[in-house]
Amino acid sequence: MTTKQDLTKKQRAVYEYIRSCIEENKCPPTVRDIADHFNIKSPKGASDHLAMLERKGWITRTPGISRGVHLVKEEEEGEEGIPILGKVAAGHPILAQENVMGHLNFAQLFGLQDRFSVQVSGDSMEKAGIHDHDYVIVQRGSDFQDGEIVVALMDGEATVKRIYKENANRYRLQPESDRHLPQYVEADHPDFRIAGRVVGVVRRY
Amino acid sequence: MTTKQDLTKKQRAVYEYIRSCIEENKCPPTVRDIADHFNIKSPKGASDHLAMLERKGWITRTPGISRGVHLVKEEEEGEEGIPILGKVAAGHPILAQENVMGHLNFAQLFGLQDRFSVQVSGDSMEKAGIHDHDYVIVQRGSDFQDGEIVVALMDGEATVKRIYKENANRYRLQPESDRHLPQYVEADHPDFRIAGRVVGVVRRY
DNA sequence: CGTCTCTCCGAACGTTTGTATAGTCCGCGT
DNA sequence: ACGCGGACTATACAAACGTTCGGAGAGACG
Repeated sequence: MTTKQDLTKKQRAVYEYIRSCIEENKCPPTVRDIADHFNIKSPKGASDHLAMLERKGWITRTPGISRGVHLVKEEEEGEEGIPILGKVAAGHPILAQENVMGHLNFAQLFGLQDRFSVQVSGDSMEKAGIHDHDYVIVQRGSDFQDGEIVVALMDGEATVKRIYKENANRYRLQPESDRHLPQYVEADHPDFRIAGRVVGVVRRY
Repeated sequence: MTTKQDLTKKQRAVYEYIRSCIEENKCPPTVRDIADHFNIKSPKGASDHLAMLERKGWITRTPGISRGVHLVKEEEEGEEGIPILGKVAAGHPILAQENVMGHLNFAQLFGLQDRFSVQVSGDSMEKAGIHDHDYVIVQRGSDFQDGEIVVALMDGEATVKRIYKENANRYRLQPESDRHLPQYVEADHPDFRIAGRVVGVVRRY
């Protein structure tokens, strides 16, 4: 726990209302929304409650901005993902909660729109840190930068390779391994297609 | 899939920006926030994009109220995680939904109990596919199998290394890189401790 | 009793914000 | 050459919204 002070019943109700609004609408309520919900006739009434909640350390507000209410979140480990602990300086602080730098979370890390993943088989990309059985996260789409790692479809098979444009209509698919050779492919090859760019890797031991 | 029409590059960027705002601030941006972010001088420019996104079925708006933007969510990907597409046999089935073999999900993949993560700095484990800036997922605890990768605390510094028991009270911390040498440490060294076993790796490009 | 705190009213003020009108520029297809 | 849709500017207005000022009743506490 942190420095949060106790709330009155009404204040707790207001806090819960704000929380439910964020959950439902993904957006905090306005001062007047709160007033309406509790049959408070003046926005000041609701504003007073917000001032209290802020003073007691339950929310933060951004003055002058609509819906500028943020909940001060407490450690809800299950929902958030895996805590990221920072570099440690001395003693055993790696176990301390205060050292949390953020949380690992799929949605936050990779986004979820238009992404998919493929399990890699083979070690042709091992020097790039992509090993057998790893999962790669792929951004669907056919555009890429020279030298990026992509998932390419060739003759019905999917491969993960680094891609380079050799010239106007010729690509080089470059493995990252001593045991594999680059492949070359014409851009207009009928059975060739870029499925997407690799934006992440996930491995479980 | 629903009735969503294709977006232009700019529209997609605007949509992504809105998504990132909601993720960060738990609150959609205002029209002017969008305009500012894309260096659009008039709120109308941003508003036009929103109108497009709404017409094409990607967002909904509540007229007249601030930040009245809602993303139209598709198939609850947030809950499930990122779909894993399998090996493909022919044609272009990698884009087909039927090929989904499962879903990548932190909770499912790593569990969440007693796990934390550390961002790796340095390349001492590059041959094990753990690169600079990667996140390693760590199972808290001091027991390990010989040859496993662990996070060790020494003199207040955390390092990721492969660990071997040399003899009764002596460990070898083995890097996986040509540019690093193994370290040896006494088991009863006062400033030495095993923070946990590495059970996973996550990387974002 | 006086003095707190909590809860709220009423009215007003100034900013933030969504929306509208009118027009420009550019690339694309016919 | 023409029209069309996408992207944008400039200006303006009205609604939404946060905030402030001044006050008031009810309950708690010494």
